[in-house]
This record gives sequence, C-alpha cells and structure tokens, in this order.
Amino acid sequence: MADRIALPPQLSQIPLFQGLPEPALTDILQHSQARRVEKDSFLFMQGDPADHLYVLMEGRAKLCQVTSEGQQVILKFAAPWEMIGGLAIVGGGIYPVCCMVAEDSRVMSWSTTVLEGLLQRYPLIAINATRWMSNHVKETQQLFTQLATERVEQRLAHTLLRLISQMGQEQAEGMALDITLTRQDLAEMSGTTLFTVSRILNQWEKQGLVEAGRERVRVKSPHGLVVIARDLKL
Amino acid sequence: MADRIALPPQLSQIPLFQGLPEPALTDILQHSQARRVEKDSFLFMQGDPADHLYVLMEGRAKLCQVTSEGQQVILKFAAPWEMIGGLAIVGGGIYPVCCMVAEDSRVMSWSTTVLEGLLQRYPLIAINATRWMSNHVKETQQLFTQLATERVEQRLAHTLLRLISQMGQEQAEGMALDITLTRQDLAEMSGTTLFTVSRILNQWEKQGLVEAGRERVRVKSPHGLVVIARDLKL
DNA sequence: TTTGTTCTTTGCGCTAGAGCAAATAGCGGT
DNA sequence: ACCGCTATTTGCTCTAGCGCAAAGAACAAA
Repeated sequence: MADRIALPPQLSQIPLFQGLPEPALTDILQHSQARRVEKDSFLFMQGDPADHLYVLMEGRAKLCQVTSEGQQVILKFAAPWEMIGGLAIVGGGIYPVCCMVAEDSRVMSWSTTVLEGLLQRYPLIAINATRWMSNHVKETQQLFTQLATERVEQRLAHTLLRLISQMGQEQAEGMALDITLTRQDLAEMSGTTLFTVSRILNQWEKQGLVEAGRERVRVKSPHGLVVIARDLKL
Repeated sequence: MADRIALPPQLSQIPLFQGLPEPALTDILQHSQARRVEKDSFLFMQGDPADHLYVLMEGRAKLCQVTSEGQQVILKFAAPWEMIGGLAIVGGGIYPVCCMVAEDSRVMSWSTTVLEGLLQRYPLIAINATRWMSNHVKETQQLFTQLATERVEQRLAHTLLRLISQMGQEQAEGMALDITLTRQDLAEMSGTTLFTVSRILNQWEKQGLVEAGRERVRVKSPHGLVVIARDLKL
C-alpha cells in the first residue's frame, strides 16, 4: 500500500473519485498500489478475470480487441489520469479487451476487493462509476455509427481529431501527437488497412493538412480535418 | 403514480432492481408511471434531455442513431423487460440515440428526479446500474469490432443470431422472429444496404437456412448461421 | 559504417459491395 | 376485385478500398 505519499491533485479529477472529500481521497490513495510498467507489456489480456481497476499516472496505453481470426482493433488510447479496466468495479467479470502499454508508464491500481470496500464507504463512487460508464457507452456507440456510415477518409480524420483533442500538444503550427503511432495503429482505430492510411496521409501531406513521419503524425490544420470528417466539401 | 397494482414478478428481474427486497420493489413500483405507446411513436429523440428511464412491459422498441447526413443506424432492438434510456439514471445528460416504438407497446418509466430518490434509499441500484452499463459497453465494443473486421455476410448472420437469441420463438423448425423487420432494418443493424441484405437472404433461403417474407424472417438453421458468422467454411 | 529490423510507400489487380433503376410482389383499404 | 402504397427483388454498373509484392526509408544495434 502506498503510504505517506502526498495526495496528487489529479486524484480528485479521476471520474470515479470526483466530488469526494479529502479524507476519502486519502483513504483511496492509501488503498492503491502503484507500479511502473514498461512499453509493450500488458496490464491485462482479453479474457482475464477483471480484478483490477487501473489509472494511468504517466505514459500511454492502448485498449485492443482481438478477433478469433486474429485481427486486431484498437478501441482507444488512454492518456494520463484516465481510467482503464472500469469493468473491475463490479466483480465477477472478464475483460473484453486487452490493455497494452504503449510507452514506459506508471499506473496506480485498486483490486476488486478493495473497491468493494470503497464502494461501501463512499456510495458516491457508484454514482460516478455509472456516469463514467454511460459516457463510455455513448462514445462507443458514436464510434460504431461512424464506422457504419462514413468513408475511410472521414473515419481517419475523426480518429486523428479524437487523438489530438485527447492528447495533442499545441504547437506553433497545429497540434503534435507525442505517441508512437504506426500506420497500422491508425488503421486499427479507423477500421481500415495500413495501406489506405498511408495513401490518405500522403495525400493530406501534399495538401498541407498533416505532417507524417515514421511512427509520428502532426496535424497542421485541425480545421481542415474537420472539413473532411464532416464531409463538408468534396 | 401506479397504486395498488400487483407487483409484477418481472420487476425483480430488471437489471437495475435485481437483489432488492420486496418492500423496495413496491416502493419502486409506486414511483413508476405506466402508459401505452403506439407503433411508430418515439419515447425520446436523439438530443433530448435524458430525464426518463423506461422499461418495456410489452411490445418492441428500437434504438437508432441518425448521422448529420441523415443516415440511420439501429443500435439494438429492445424486448419486454429490457431497460431503455439508462443514461437517465445519472442526471444532466442528453440521449445520444432515439427510441422508436416498433409495435404497440406498454412501458413503465421513472423520472430522473424519482430515480435520484431511489438511488439514495437503495444504494444497490447504483451498483446494478454500473453492472448494467458495463455490460452495455462490452456489447457495443463487440459490435464495433465485428463491424470493423467481418464481411457483410458474417455481420448479417450475427445480427440475426443476436435477434433470435434475444427474442426468437422456438418453432418446429428453427426460430421465428415476430417483429416486423424490413430489409432496411437489417441493413441498418449490420452496416450495409437493403440490396445486399436482400441478396444474401435470398441466397440463404435457397440453401434452406432461412425463410424470408415481407417484413418477416424465420431462421430455419441457427447452426448454419453460426457457421457463416464464424466463417468456419467457405 | 554496416547490418538487420521494422515501418512505410507505391504500383497493380481485383472484388465486395454500394448505388441506381425498373420490375415485381404483398398487403390494406375501399 | 381493384387500387395504391410500400417493401422487395434483380440486373447492371461502378468504385472505394483491400491485398499483395517489391522497393525504399528510418532507426537501432553492433
């Protein structure tokens, strides 16, 4: 257990713990575990019993789902202070996704057992959990609808817009993404192939919308991508 | 408010109210409203403030999302005793979908205000809500992954399998669906067009897997569809 | 610097499935 | 029985985007 550690201010910003008084946060912190995890390791695999809730303190992680035929889909990237594995809040489940650490990171975690106690002591957590989950449902439904109705180009634009609004870094010209992001990753987020991603990115680069390097993408004109994503002009 | 109405046994089976003692259920029932709704009316529209939780007592409803370009996607059909609009449990949201009544139905509902009180009195409800939501996330993620990785034929098979396991009626030969279900509906559930659905259904009919009529589908061989859905043979 | 590995680009062929239009069929009302 | 409406079928065309293969580029390690 973490002990005599200063209360990190972000703890109160975690969706699950919002609105809790400071003593509760201290209690929560003391029941957490913290550890480093290195790039390319897994916090959990698809099918594992969902027994831990994680919060990323530093680094990046990606949530993937693999089909029985071995095709992989990336459901989302997680940035610091996002929750991962919220399913563990209610015991007895099985992770439907796996979580791969995308760069050297630090996470804190709570076991289902500990969470049960916390839920008992601070009922607000259950409300927060419901709110977080419902938000999650909403996002996933939106992804589904986009995948069902939009062309690849629009979906890729949406994917990049989502990424920069989530963890883009403001720059002189546009926004940069500091994650290692292969064409394959973008394809798995957008429901397409790395070839198509490569072609579209090159085309956009010629139009001055983005700057694409090896495992790196900078969005020079977010507005231009919005135009494409919404299909405002052809 | 419903008053002096016998406690319907299904009430305790609603995910949100599972595990509650009988007095609580009575309390919940007395705070519910019940009404009839007719085919083709809407319980709520996409964008409306999420202020009511519904449970279908009789009939069918479908949850749709419409894109800015006017394309429609059906996220799911609801059968009796399923919850609709769970987002209303946490106040302040906006329905991300609309709910269309697919045939003359009866619903019971609770306003967000009433739910707040119930949550206060019976904290178990919040836990149940979280569990229900997390299940919802899981299902939606699975839909997303299928849409991203499978061919239309597989997705349509999955759609039909989902429908019959949810509300199919056992018959001498296979399972029947008693809902009015157009090719367009199936297309909007599977991320394709009514033309492609029509073609595939005809092909399956020739193979003796299904029987398709106007706004009607019977699955004669669920197992055959599983083979197609999982792409076990070509 | 060299070598190996991994990621990316690009050309080419191909096909699943979209989209349109016209014909047909089923059903409900009169 | 007839009419009108809506759902469905089916032929045809066409294209977005997949998939392969081969070449090229970026990086890391030795």
